[in-house]
Amino acid sequence: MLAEERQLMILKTLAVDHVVKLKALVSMLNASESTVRRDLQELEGRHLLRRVHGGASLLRKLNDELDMETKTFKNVQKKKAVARLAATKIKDNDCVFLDAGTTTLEMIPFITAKNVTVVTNGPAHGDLLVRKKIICYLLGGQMKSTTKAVIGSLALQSINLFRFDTAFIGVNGIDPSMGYTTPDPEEAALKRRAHDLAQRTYIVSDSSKFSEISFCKIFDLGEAIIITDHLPDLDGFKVTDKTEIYVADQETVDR
Amino acid sequence: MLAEERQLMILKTLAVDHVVKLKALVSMLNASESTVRRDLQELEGRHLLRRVHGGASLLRKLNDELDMETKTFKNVQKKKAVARLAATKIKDNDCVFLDAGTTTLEMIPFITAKNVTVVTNGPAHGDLLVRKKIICYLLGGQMKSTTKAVIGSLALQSINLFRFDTAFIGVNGIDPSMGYTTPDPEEAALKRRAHDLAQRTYIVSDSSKFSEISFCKIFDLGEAIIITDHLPDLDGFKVTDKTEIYVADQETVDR
DNA sequence: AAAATCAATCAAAGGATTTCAAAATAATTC
DNA sequence: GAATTATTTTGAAATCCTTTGATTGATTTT
Repeated sequence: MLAEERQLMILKTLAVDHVVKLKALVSMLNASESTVRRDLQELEGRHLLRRVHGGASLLRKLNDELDMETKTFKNVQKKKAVARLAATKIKDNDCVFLDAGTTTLEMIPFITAKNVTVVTNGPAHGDLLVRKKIICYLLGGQMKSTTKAVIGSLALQSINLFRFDTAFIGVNGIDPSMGYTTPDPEEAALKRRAHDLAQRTYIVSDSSKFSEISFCKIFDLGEAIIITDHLPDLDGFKVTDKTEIYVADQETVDR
Repeated sequence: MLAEERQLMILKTLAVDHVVKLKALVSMLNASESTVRRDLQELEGRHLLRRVHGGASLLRKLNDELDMETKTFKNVQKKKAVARLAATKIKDNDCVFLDAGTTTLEMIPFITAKNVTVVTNGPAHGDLLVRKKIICYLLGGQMKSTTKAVIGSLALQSINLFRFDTAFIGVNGIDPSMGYTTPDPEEAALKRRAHDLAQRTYIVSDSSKFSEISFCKIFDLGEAIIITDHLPDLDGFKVTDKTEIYVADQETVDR
């Protein structure tokens, strides 16, 4: 059987069942485990499915709750470690900008500083913040369906009313030559503006973003301080300028 | 069974029953207690459910918001009936303003019109709307801790950028002489502005608000159309002017 | 205080990667 | 057009990593 036939059958099976076990594919296709694995690898590379432990699953699930990001338990732990360290950078009486996104969301439970004022473009963030009795301003604008972030011209306009001691920004790619990048131009514009309005900018990001490059540039590497869970691999990632990097210790995260 | 299948089943069970016992999941999934615990742990980490002693429960924003007020079964039914009727007033291609509040929140699942654009000052509303793939603009401003509504000068300023076919507004008091009233002056100002910017204004309110008077006046009775679950008692409530009132039929609400 | 539930730990099973040699296919040469 | 060589694809084995279920002792609930 040709490789193409196999892969087509895999996709058809997935279209029907939404998930499929590796063993099932092996017996269905009369191919060796290795071959099927390689097929899955290739299809994942083409973004046609998602590999999971023991098999593969459709990217878009009927239940779209699960598909937002492939987040293993480990990843969640990492994010929490980063979030916890980032939260300690907020000092009493600070005015901070909190970018929308999961890592910045995780920061909120760890905020201990008093009399803090937060501006955010993430409605979920606002929700958590007011529960913690933290003064919170939400930016206005269009809600993006995928990331649930507020973006657009209205957001850009309303953020101008503020000045920040510190801005915490999430990104999708960190690269020495391309700087910080993210897929959506509107989001990039807002992040950039937040950075311009802040005295200090922290990039909060798990280490998987190193050497990734996304569509839109936000600003250069040296313009912000990185908070991450792991030092970047120095082979593919050469920090020539004096970019500051804080590394979170995952072991000490309890909550 | 793959981990993902298990977790999806857990979420589906929760969606139906709202709570689920650990033991029930163990026997349903044919997995060990440890495994189910780990699944719950992970799903909680991703903010997809809340773990409680003995099992897990749904973390619906709706649930949280509702239990502030008395949410007896009757009251919920009443609100849903009002919300359902109100939602039918939204027509294809409308631009509507949705006030923050529980009744307007309940409207969202009942919206069937196509190509609707919604502006709201309730972050929770925005969340639900984008899930329904409805275009949604969130007003900027300070988040009020009690009602989770966005208010203040920034909100007043950013709402001016819009014009509405229809505005749906919640109130705390409805009285023939005092008109519509609400406790917070900032919220009142925003509701008034929304009304001014709209061609038609509906007041969505359960019947308990009749003859109640709250601190701040929003506008006069005749300026809007009331949607409620029950006609006001005519002794204490004399509708002298030609105020329009729609009364919802609670019997026919199923969902 | 007793019963139930939970968190932490650990060994075993199952799954994933890597590596290497054997087939199969394609390309080249005579 | 056959023989030979190069390239790609495949399968099997060794090693590494993840997931799982059982057990323990600590917490919580009644």
